[in-house]
Amino acid sequence: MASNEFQPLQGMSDIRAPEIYIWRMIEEKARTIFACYGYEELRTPSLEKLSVFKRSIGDTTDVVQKEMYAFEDRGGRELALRPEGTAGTIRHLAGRGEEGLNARVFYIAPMFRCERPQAGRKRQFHQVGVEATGEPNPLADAECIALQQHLLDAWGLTGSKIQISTRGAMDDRQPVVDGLRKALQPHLAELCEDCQRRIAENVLRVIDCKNEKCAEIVRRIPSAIEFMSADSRAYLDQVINALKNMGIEVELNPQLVRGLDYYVHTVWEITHDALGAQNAIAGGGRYEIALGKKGIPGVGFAMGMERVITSLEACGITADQFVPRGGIWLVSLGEEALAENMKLARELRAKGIHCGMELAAKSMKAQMRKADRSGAEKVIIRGENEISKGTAMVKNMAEGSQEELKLEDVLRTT
RNA sequence: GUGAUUGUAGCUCAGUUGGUUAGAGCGCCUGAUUGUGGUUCAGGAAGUCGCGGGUUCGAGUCCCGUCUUUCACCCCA
Repeated sequence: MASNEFQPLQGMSDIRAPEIYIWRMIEEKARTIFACYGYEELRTPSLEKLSVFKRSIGDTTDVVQKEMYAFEDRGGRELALRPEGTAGTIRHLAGRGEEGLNARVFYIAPMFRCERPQAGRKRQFHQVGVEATGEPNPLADAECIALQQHLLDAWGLTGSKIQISTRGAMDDRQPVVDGLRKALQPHLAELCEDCQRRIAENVLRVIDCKNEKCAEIVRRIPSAIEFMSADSRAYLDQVINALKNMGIEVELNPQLVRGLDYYVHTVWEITHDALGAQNAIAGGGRYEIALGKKGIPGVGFAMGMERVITSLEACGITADQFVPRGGIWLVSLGEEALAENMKLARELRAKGIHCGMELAAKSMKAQMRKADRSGAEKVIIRGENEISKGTAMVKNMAEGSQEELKLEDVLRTT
């Protein structure tokens, strides 16, 4: 093991073969599907002004207050590595005027959060996400969830659950907070210590407290949704109906709380049992973010790629299934054959053929072993005999058969 | 940030109450008569025992610190 003086930072890791191949499968399928829905890729910088995140995610949220890599650069500017993708995306769209108000973009990118690593949580992690800007529209929210379901299906994930809820319109926030506080007041003494504090600071957090006693009390009081306006409740119903219409099952969970400030109306989460305590593979919601003169409304989601991979593995879908196999291996016997094979490899590769060879005069046995391990379908063997005759031995690795062909025939048939 | 937990060859791990040159399996390399892989057999290379201090005649084994791993809390994807 290498000394860890030069190892990656805590919670950050190198992604290499063979694991890299499941990443590539996920990315390739995602790009294909995004194209079907009319989403364009957007690559924003990893580093932004701190204010971009403070303004959109919320100054008082945990993500901003205690989880960001925030620092001053050499010029004394306040910067931060992006902890999520929505803020930067909206920052970009806000700069595009009219066209930014009706855009569909996706991203596949690393995010950074300075938290203690644990199952399903890294300090550098990766998200595939989308944002669709536009005025609130239940059908847009439903389509967004449908897209997400489409991705999971394409990747081969089974056993995930979609939980949905609503935060209501901006105007509903105060009534909800007041209503919940009032409903919880009589039970104050029975709540856990954390929740007694949360009532004042962030009532919504009481709703999803894992403490059994708190959960029991929460079940007895009205849900947050019941304090919202009729319009807000109708919006949620329309989203759920649209999903039902498309054959997508969701579970209404009024206890679902999403902490970022920008959410309004529909919020949802996709969970999977294969994960540990962090059981959400994806989260999404409708939002309104004000980074310019006016707020930009939209809907979007983000999926944690590491968590998706963990869930896929539990479904028996692993990286080794996506490792590329096949191709050709060139075996060279003697210096002359080695030189000739360098030329042959160049020609084959120019034709787009995957081909490998030993770049030194090694024994045939050693070269055959490498050929086998490379997963090559065919091996082309050339020694003094073949070079002088202008031929090559072509061996089929699976069958073990081989035949001597003229070099031009080899080039024509491969 | 809090609380646990881990760190020995490329990988997975043994290393007994601190005591000679730190082991195994897998992998890797070489060979088993002429130019043929996946099996078998034989041999071989490979470890500053995470790092830094300390205790001791002596530390992979004990103590402290530090970094890292894994897990939970908090929160999120």
